[in-house]
Amino acid sequence: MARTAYHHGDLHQQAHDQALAVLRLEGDGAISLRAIAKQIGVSAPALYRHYADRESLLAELAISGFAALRQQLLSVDQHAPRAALIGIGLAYVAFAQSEPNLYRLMFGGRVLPKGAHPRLDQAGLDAFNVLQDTIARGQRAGYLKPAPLALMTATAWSLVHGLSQLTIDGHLPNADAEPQLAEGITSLLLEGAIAPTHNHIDNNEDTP
Amino acid sequence: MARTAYHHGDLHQQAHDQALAVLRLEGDGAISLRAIAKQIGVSAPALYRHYADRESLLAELAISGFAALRQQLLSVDQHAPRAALIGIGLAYVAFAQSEPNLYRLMFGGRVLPKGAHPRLDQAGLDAFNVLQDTIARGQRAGYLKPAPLALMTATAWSLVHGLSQLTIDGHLPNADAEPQLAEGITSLLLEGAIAPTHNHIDNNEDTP
DNA sequence: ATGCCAATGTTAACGCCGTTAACTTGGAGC
DNA sequence: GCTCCAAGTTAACGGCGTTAACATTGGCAT
Repeated sequence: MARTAYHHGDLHQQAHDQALAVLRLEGDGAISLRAIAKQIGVSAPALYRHYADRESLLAELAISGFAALRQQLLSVDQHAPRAALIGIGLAYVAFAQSEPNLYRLMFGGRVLPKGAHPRLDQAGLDAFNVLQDTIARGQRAGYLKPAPLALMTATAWSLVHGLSQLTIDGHLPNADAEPQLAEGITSLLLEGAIAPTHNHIDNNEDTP
Repeated sequence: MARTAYHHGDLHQQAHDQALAVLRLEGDGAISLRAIAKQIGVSAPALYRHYADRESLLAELAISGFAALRQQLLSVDQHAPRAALIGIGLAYVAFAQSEPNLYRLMFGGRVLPKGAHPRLDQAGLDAFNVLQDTIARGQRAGYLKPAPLALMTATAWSLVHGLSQLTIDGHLPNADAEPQLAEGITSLLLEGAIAPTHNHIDNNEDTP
C-alpha cells in the first residue's frame, strides 16, 4: 500500500491537513468536503471512504486539538506548586489564543454533540486530567486548601476556559489595557484557593 | 398598515419567533430561512425584506438574548455586597442553563463576527455592565479589594461564563456530584477577592 | 375619487452543499 | 492468473442562501 497516485494515496491525512488549514484561516463553518476534495484533486465521495461524514472529520480535528492542548499543559514545569498552577493557566489561555478557531471547534458544543464521538470525549478528558492532577498535587503539597478536588478543578477550568473564550471572541472591553490580564486573573483566584498557612506569606514559594 | 393576511403581516416578528423556537429545540445550525418561511406560509425571499441575510436574523436573536440576560441580572437584589455578587453569578449561570442554545449563539463567536453587528456588541456590553457595576459597588462598600476594576470584572465574568459553557456542553465530569457547584465556585473566587478586613469574618454580612 | 409609488410580497434560477447509489479500477493474496 | 476487496469514479437527489425580475397592494397626494 503506497502512494501510487491514482489508488492508495494517504488521502485520510491529506484531508485532515487541508481541513485544518481551512479551519485555522476561516473557522469550522468554512470547511466543505467538496472544496477539500477539489483542492486535493479527488472526487468528493472519495472522502467518505475515510470519514463517515463531515462531522467525523471535524471531530478528528478536535481530537488532535485536545492532544495538542494536553501536550502544551504537560510541558509546564511542575516542581513548584504555585508556579505550576499559574503556568498551567497561562499555557491554557496561550493555546486558545494561538489557535482560536480550533479552540472554538473543540468547545463550541453546537457542532459536536457530546456522546457522539467517544474518542473525542476521551481526548477532552485526558486534557482535563492534566489540570486536575496539578491541583491535586498542590493540595498534597499543602499549598492549596483541602476543598473537594472536583470543586477546585471545576473552578480553575471554568476560569481559564472562560477567559480563553472571552478574549478570543473579543468580548472583554479594555482587554489590551491589561497586558498581564491572564496572570492577574489566575493570581486573583489563587488568593482564594491558597491554604491559610500560606496566605500573605509566599507569593513565591521558591525564594523563602 | 395592518395584518390583512396577504400583504402586511408582522412577518418580521413571526420569523423572529419561529427562528427562536427552532434555536431552542435544535440549535442555531438548524435554523434555515427556507424552512422558516415555509412554516410561516410565505416564500423564502420574502424574509429578505426584513433581514439582510441569515446572519442578521441570528444576530437579532442574540440581541434579544443579551437583553433577557441583562434583565435577569438586574433583578438580583443588590442591597448586600456578598449576596449581590453570588446572586449575579448564580443568575448568570441559571440563564445559560435555561437557554443553552441561545447562550451558545450569543457567545459562540464563530457565527457572529465581532464588529459586524453594532447593536449586538452594544447589547453584550449592556449586560456586561450590570456585572461590572455590581463589582464596583462591592468595592465602594469596602467589601472587595481595591484591585483594578477591569481585572476583577474580567475575572468574575470569565468564571461565570466558563462555568456556564462547560456545564451546558457537559464538559465537567461529576458535575451532578456537586449540586451546589455554581455557588461553591463563586464562593471560592470570592475568598480571593474579599478585602482583608472581611476575611474569615463575615460570610454573611447581613447578620453581624 | 383617482392614480402613483414604495413597501412587500411572488416565482425562477444560480451555485453551493452533504450525501447516497451504482459502477470502475487496480493491487494483494491464493 | 484469477479473484476479491479496498479505494476511487460519475450521476443524481434534495436542501440551502441568495439574487433578479416581476406582481400586488395599501396609503398618500392630488
